[in-house]
Amino acid sequence: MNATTDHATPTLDDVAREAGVSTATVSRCLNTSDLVSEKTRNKVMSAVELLGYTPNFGARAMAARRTFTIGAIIPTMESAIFARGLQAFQERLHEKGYTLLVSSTAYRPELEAEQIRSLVSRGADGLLLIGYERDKSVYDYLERRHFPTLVAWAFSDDSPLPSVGFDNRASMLELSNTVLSMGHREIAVISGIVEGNDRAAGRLQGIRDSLNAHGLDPDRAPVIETPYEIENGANAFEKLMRGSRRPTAIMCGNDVLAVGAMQRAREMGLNVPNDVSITGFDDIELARIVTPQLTTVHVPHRRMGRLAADELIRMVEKDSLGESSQLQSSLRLRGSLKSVE
Amino acid sequence: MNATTDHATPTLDDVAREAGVSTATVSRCLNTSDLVSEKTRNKVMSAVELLGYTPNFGARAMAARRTFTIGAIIPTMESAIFARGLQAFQERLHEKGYTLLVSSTAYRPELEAEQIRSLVSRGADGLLLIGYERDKSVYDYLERRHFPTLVAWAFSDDSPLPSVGFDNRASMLELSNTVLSMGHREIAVISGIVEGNDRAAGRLQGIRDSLNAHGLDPDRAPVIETPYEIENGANAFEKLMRGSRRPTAIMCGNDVLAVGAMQRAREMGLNVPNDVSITGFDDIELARIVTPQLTTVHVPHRRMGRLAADELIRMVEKDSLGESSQLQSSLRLRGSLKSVE
DNA sequence: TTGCCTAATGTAAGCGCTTTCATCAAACTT
DNA sequence: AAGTTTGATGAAAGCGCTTACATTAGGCAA
Repeated sequence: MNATTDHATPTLDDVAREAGVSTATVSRCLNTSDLVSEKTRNKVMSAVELLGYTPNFGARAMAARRTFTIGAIIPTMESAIFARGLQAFQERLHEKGYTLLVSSTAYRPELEAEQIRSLVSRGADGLLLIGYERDKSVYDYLERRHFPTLVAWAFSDDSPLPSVGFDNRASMLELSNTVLSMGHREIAVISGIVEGNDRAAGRLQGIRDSLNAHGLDPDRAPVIETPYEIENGANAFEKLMRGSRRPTAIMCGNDVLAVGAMQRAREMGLNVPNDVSITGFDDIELARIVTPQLTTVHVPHRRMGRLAADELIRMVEKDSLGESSQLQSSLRLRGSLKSVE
Repeated sequence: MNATTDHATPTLDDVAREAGVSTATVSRCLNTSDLVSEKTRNKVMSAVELLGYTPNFGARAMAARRTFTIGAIIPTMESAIFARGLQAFQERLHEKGYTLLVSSTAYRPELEAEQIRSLVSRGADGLLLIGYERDKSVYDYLERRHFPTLVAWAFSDDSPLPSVGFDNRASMLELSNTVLSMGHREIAVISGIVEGNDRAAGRLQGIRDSLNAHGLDPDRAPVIETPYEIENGANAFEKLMRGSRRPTAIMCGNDVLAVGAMQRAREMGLNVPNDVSITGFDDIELARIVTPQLTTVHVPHRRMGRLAADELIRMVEKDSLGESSQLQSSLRLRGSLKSVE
């Protein structure tokens, strides 16, 4: 049984034998091809072709101690929240010859450590994480290995890792100021789960700070914390609207919750924004699909993704510690928010 | 410099030394722990803990020739089309101790071959692909290695691989029959790109067959082929509505295109369904978020995902050829479609 | 007691690659 | 003509793991 009819996966050895050269030469052809004469290269390449050879990633990683793979761990793949930024991240990585491996914690922060280990063990050269709030043991693990890691979607001075992101608190504060300046006084909040999620916490704090600055008691505003899913936004909305003090504006921790709220409003026969104003955060595509369109905070996701890729690659290749950069968000005032009469 | 302060990643050897046993014993602890006495196991586990050891995936894959990893290649991660099914696929894999690696072709079928190679080289034990239309060379590559591969999201007798899916043509035909039975005669179609995409082709064919069966000339219905993105659906809608023969119903190849169409309708001041009916396909979450809600074809994505996982694992573990199964879709009649007066 | 079986562990051979170092021939120097 | 580069290739070590096989020490039957 010769190599061509053999069903086993062809190896470098098979190629070398077929081409009549050593494995070193084949390897050089595939990696640093300028070290090989053209004649030999052609021979080798035809052998590769003929056998349908594909290098074994594990073996390569082990020998080269490099994988040109970057890992990213995000809270969810289901909603579009991270899609745009991650897409840009991925594209930029690809341009620079890297592959992206993504995994999701499904908003269960306790799974993150496991996923980090998995990505590290798969040989990722660097890691992108979302937000900076996590167990110290995770930071220890990464630190011990000098593992190049970057935080995105958040920016804060107390992050133990370099970060590329924006100030969630300040962004939400700006939106909240606008809502208040339009005359709203009865504000309610549908927030994401704050525990283990610095972004959600920051956004909520932004609203509270804004209320405070306007001389309102932040504790008077009802807050419902709930996972980031449409259905949860809907339920929270209903609960808030059936409460004793009916809000004139409901500020949501992200667009997904806001869209859920709008959906339930429609089901309850309430008009947005005439009966109640609703705001979101993130400015995902959905925000312009719903009727009326959603007032929200726009975050330059694509730019963030690209910046993160550049910085992370720099950390990997230059063995540098990495630098943080802060991005600015901006308001998108649309139909779902209107002034109080 | 001892192992604990050393910055290098700890290896099996380090653990073995720390625990005072051989590497074989450590390996057995980590894999087939019942072969090791409890006393030894405890010693080893503390060493693992102490050193923060994580096995090297590549080395493990190479030695064991198994990775408990399944690869999936989907056309897009951005829209929600594959999210639900893939999520279910993933969950079931996880239950059975497998990890999912996903990559996307961004609807460029020519990238698929490369991604397959990448997943194979990363040691995937099996592969999930979407649809069966692809270059013969790809099938050859997989066949030569006896590589366990399953097709999903489509079902057809001419698939060279076992498949778990539904009949796109028949499903769309059913919807189209309904549209026609409601009196529509001027039908237009916004289809996905048919080339290299059997699902899109099947759906389009379903509409044509339905028109034919109703004694209408399928070539009279204007068809626009465009990539599956909201914006494209919007543009196609506008073009169709500005055409000479204005349609009373526009059938879209999927929900994303349909939502784009609805969005543009609103921008153009047209009322759906009074001025024009619109239908989709897939029944993604979005279909019930838009106003009015979208008439579409519901596909049991979650069940498909679970079935695919079960079958693929069977193929991997039993070295079996795999069996196909066909699922039934069903219509969801909602506000975006109404009868012609 | 002797012999055999079993359970627990160790030894060492790879798995498929990359890369250092050595080799060798051809092409220049002077 | 002899020595020196240079460019192309090969030999072989080793990356971190699993596992077949060898070894050892108890336990038990006879």
